[in-house]
Amino acid sequence: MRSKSSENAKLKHKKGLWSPDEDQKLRDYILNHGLGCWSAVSTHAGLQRNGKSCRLRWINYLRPGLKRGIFTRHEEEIILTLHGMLGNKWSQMSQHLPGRTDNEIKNHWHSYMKKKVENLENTKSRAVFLDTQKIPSPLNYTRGDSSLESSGHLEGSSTPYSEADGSRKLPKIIFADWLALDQFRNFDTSYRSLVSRNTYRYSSDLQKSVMNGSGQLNEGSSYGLVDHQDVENDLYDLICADKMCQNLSYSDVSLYSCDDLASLTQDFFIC
DNA sequence: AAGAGATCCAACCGCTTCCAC
DNA sequence: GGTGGAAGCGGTTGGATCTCT
Repeated sequence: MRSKSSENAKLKHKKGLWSPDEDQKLRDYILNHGLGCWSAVSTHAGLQRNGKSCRLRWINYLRPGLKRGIFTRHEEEIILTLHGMLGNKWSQMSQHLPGRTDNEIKNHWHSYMKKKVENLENTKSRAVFLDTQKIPSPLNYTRGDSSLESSGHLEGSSTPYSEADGSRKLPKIIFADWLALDQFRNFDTSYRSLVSRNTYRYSSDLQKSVMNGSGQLNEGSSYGLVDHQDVENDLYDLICADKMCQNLSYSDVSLYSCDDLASLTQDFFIC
């Protein structure tokens, strides 16, 4: 015997674009009765759509508070950052972008931002994005540098540098991923403590080691050398991710020279 | 002006997860 | 624990629109 639900599935549901009349029916029903079982909504609202289609239409188009129109630069920055951290987790991203749906973010990424990012990578013009020419090196930063502080680059006061006590306070961890590609390529990868960001992220041992302030990885630690190709692929996103995770500005993460790094390695990790 | 190709975006599809029974 | 239905999610599609030649 065929179940009722399978019989329902047999019913011809309308597909394709929604008409204004259908929109009105769905909107009116939900505003009057609230959200419930979507298959019931489609029936009770007098729509020949399946519940799934109704849900999608409501979430992506009819729901109050949706923001339509072009994405702002700020929104794109957030998407870049979140994509670096989360990957293609569109629904999670949408939680950080009020008024934007996961579908909208996904579409925008695929139709616009993905290409933009790829072009930047291909033309090796990420310096444009990082805008290194205009931003003073953090190594030269001193408190009260209004050009940096007012620009928001040091927002969150987690800047790794302070000369308030007369000595530089350097970051405990300097991820190799922060290096510009050219810097990375020239960097001496023979350092034993060169590990990838993901390795750090998922290695509790390594994290403990850092927290304990031991300063160097144990001799013979094998946390995995950074893969050049990985870094090449992920650099852009990782920098964005770090901006959010560490409250670091692009300037903070992009201006370490090889010489700087060489001098830092005695006291700090290069991860 | 018209046709071809590119782009955009709403909607669909299939899979996974959650939850009630 | 197994099952089935609903919801959620991400990938993909297809048609409308735009741009280029």
